[in-house]
Amino acid sequence: MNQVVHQFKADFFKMLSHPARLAILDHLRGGEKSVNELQTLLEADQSTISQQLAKLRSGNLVDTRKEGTTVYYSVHDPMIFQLMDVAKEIFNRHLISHQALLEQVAEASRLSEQPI
Amino acid sequence: MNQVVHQFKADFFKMLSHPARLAILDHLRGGEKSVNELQTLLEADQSTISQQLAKLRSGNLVDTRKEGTTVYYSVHDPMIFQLMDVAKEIFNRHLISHQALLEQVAEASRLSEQPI
DNA sequence: TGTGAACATGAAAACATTTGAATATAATCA
DNA sequence: TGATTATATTCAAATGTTTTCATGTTCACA
Repeated sequence: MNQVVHQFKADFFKMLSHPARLAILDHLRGGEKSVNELQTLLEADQSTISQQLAKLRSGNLVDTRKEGTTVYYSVHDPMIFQLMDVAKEIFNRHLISHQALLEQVAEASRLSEQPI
Repeated sequence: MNQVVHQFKADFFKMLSHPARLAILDHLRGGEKSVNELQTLLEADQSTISQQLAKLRSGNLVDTRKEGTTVYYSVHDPMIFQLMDVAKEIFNRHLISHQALLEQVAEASRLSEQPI
């Protein structure tokens, strides 16, 4: 396994190493979605989504279909979901301390509930 | 699937998004290896390997065992190999243009053959 | 043709990761 | 104890990524 191949693989995993990109892929499990729908689902602004989509495109993880002014995104290879599921499985088993995750989730909801 | 969970997952994939770390994990398929062995196998310098190992440790991807002054590393959960294999499969199918990969491999070997 | 809607791109600032050199620690052994 | 081997940590420079804001492009339709 040479260096160049490992670099390619690393780049592939890098595609999956951003929460917004993972969220997008998760939303595409149910089939294609427009940029607009993704924006709404992710509660992020247009430019941010569009740039993350550009990365997914450049990595060939997604396909696009244009209909009028609307662009629909879908995953190129559904096997990506299998990958995400294996990751989830590893994850659920023990990689992160569940404790740590639960604390962060709790922390996050505490923050979002707090008045300014 | 909330934001915090996606962040955790992204961090997990980030662990795999570096060629040296992938190479290390690949070498651990055959069982534990000492830092020294990994250094030799990867042809990288001590500090670099040690730092990448530190990352893998911090992500709980590897376990360590100390024997005298030697530290042996092994994967914490062999399911990580399953993940890497699924990635390889996706990879082999079509994600990157094989053409592009072949060209880079050719390029790399051309460079390394060239006299200075 | 002009306007608005949907999406993409560019550039700069903010932030994170990687690398390499130097230094630190820990165990062994003469 | 002092020297040596094996590994880890620290720090700063270089490099890469993300975010934000402004601007571009394309299409549809009045």
